[in-house]
Amino acid sequence: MGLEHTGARPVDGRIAPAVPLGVTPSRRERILDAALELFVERGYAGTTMDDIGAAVDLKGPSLYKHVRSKQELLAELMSRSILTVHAAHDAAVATTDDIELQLRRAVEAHVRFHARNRLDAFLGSRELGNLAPEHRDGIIRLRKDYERSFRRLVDAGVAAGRFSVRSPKLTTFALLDMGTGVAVWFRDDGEASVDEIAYHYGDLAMRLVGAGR
Amino acid sequence: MGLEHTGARPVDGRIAPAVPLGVTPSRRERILDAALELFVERGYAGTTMDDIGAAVDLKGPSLYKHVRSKQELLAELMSRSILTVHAAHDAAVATTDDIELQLRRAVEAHVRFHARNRLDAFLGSRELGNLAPEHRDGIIRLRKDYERSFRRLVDAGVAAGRFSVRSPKLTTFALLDMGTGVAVWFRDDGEASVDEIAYHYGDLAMRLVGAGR
DNA sequence: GTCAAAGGCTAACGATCACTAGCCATCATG
DNA sequence: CATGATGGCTAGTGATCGTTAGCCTTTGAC
Repeated sequence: MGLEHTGARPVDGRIAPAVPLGVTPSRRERILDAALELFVERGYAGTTMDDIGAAVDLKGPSLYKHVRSKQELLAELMSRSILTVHAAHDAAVATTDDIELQLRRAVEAHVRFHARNRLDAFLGSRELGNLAPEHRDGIIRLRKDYERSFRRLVDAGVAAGRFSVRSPKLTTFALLDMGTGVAVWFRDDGEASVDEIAYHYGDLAMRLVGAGR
Repeated sequence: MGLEHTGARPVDGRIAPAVPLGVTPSRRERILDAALELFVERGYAGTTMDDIGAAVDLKGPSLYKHVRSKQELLAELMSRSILTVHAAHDAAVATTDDIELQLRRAVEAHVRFHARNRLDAFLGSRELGNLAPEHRDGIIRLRKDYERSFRRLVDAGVAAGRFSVRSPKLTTFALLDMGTGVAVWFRDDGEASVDEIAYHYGDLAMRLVGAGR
C-alpha cells in the first residue's frame, strides 16, 4: 500500500503546487478530482470540505494537510482547465499552415476538450463569480486570450479570401459557443464518440465560415 | 405614493402566485427582479436574504411577507424563464408554413430571448443544481420539450429535402448552443443590437443546416 | 373613529461551515 | 532505539444565514 508516487495522469498544464515541496502529489490529485466532481454537482458554495474529504476517505479538517483553502482548490481547478485548452489549441494550430485546416483543427480541439473535460469546462463557466478577485482577473485574461486566438484564425481566413463571413466577431462567438455547449450535454456512454462529435463540429465550423465554397 | 397596482410589465408566462391573493404584486415583482440580478452576480448560495432585501429597501426578514422562501424565488425565476422562451418559440414558428423560414424565425427568437433576458437564461443554466428535486424535474422536462421542438424543425427540413444535414441531432445541439451562448457575452451597450445579432444568427443557422443551396 | 389586515421592524434560534488547535500514530532515518 | 516529520483525528470557534416570533405602525373599509 502506498507505492504509487507521481501517479502518472495525462492531464498537463497544471499550475504551481503552492504547497511545501516533498508532499506526495497523488493524494493532492485525488482531492482535486473529488473537489471538481462535487463542485460541478453541488456548486462551489454548496460543497463542504467534509463532502470533499468523504470522497477521498478523509475527514474535512484533514484536507488542510494537503491544501491551503477551499478557495485554492477552485482557483487551481480553473487555471489548470484553461491552460489545458490553450495548449491543445496551440498544438492543433501548429499542425498545418493551411488556414482552413487550422480553423478546423482548432474547432476539433475545442470540442474534444469540452467533451473529455466536461467537468472542468462546466466549472470554468459557472464558478467564475466565486473566484476571489485576485485569481479571477488572471483567469479572465486567459479566457480572452483564447478567444482572440480563434478570432485571429477567422480574420486570417477572411483576409486570404478563403472564408466568407458577414461578421467575424459574431461568427467567432458562434463557433466557440457551439463547442462550449458540448460540455453540457456530452455523456461518455452517449451515442456519439468524442471523435465523431469533434469531426462533425469541424464540418459545421466550415459551413459557418463559408469555407470550401 | 403607492398608486401603481398591477404594475404592467411585459413579461408573461408567469407561474402561479403561491401567495395569498390580494397582495399587491408589484412589490413581489421587484423582489423577484432583485433576486435574479443577485443570484446571477453572486450565485444562489452566495446571495443572502438580507442582500435581496437591501436591494428593495427592506430588511431580510420582511421578505417573508411576500415570499415563502428563498427556494421559491429561485424556482419561480427559473420556470418563468423557460415558459417565456417556449412561448416566444411557438409564436415565431406559427408566423409561417415555410420550414426554412420557421427555423430561421425560431433561431431568431431563441437568440432574442437570450440577449434580452440574459440574466434569466444565465440563471437557468447555472443554478439547476440548487433547485429542490421536486421543482427540478419539471424544469428539466420543459427544457427537453423546447429542445425537441427545435429538433423537429430540423428533421422536417431534412425530410422535405430543404436542409442538408449529416447529423440532425448534433446540428440541433450546435444551433441551440450557439444561441444560448449569446446570454454570456451580450451587453446592452455593446456594438451589435439585439436585432442585428438575431438576424445574423438566423443566417448562420441557415448555413449550418445547408439551407437555400 | 374603530379595527383588522398588511407589511414593516428587531431579536433570536438553530444549523451549517471553513478553518484552527492540539493530540496521537506511523515510519523512515540516524 | 530515538526522533522528527507526515498526516490522520476530534473538538472547538466564530461567523454567517434562513427562517420564525412577536411587536408596532400605517391604512383602508365600514
